Amino acid sequence: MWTKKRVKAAVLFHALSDETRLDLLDRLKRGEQCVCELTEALQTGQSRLSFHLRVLKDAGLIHDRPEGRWMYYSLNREGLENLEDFIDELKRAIGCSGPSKQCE
Amino acid sequence: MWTKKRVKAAVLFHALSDETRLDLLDRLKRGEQCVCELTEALQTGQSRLSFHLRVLKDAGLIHDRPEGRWMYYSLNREGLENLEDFIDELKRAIGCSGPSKQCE
DNA sequence: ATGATACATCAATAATTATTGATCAATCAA
DNA sequence: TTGATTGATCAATAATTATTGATGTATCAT
Repeated sequence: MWTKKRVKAAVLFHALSDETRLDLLDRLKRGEQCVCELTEALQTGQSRLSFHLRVLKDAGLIHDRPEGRWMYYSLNREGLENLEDFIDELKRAIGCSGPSKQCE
Repeated sequence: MWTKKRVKAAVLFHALSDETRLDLLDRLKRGEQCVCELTEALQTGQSRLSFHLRVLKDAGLIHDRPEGRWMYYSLNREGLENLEDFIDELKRAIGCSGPSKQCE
């Protein structure tokens, strides 16, 4: 894994490294929702959620769609697929890296 | 995803959210290595790596095996499998959460 | 025993992230 | 137009993480 890919992976994982953000993703599994719905659901401040939604968006994990005065957020297929790639790479290494095992 | 699971996921993802730690995991894909080898490879301070190795270990992503005055680190199958579970759960949600789609 | 090596841990500091309470722009309803 | 609502963003602060250098504990070679 070269540097550039690693930077991207770190950003992705960082976005996933927070309980509030995992909670948000969980909610979005049910389909897109606006900030006000999420704020109501998580019972927390709006600016706090905006902050976390931005982190998720910057990482490519969610997508936003403005409509009127609402902003609807939803899971972003691409971001999640990216994530999957990173995991697969690690997974592939599991089989050959236990104690005293060598690969290639 | 309930709270307890989410906490664990956050810890796992946090461990993966740092370039140095991703670099370490990358090295360990080739098989177990001692701290001195990793320090030489990454060209950085020993206490710095000990810190990051501890984060990875606490997250269950790597395993350590003392031998003489060396400490050998290697990937931990379990931790990686845990990780996979979390990803799968997210992945499963991809198909039904795009804009204006609803699940269940 | 002495000295060197491998590594963990600690304390101090630096850097990064998160939270909170404004404020602002845009949209909409009356 | 006025006033209310949605949500982004900003500044200040708090909290968490990372880095560095120092110290301490084993282990090993001599």
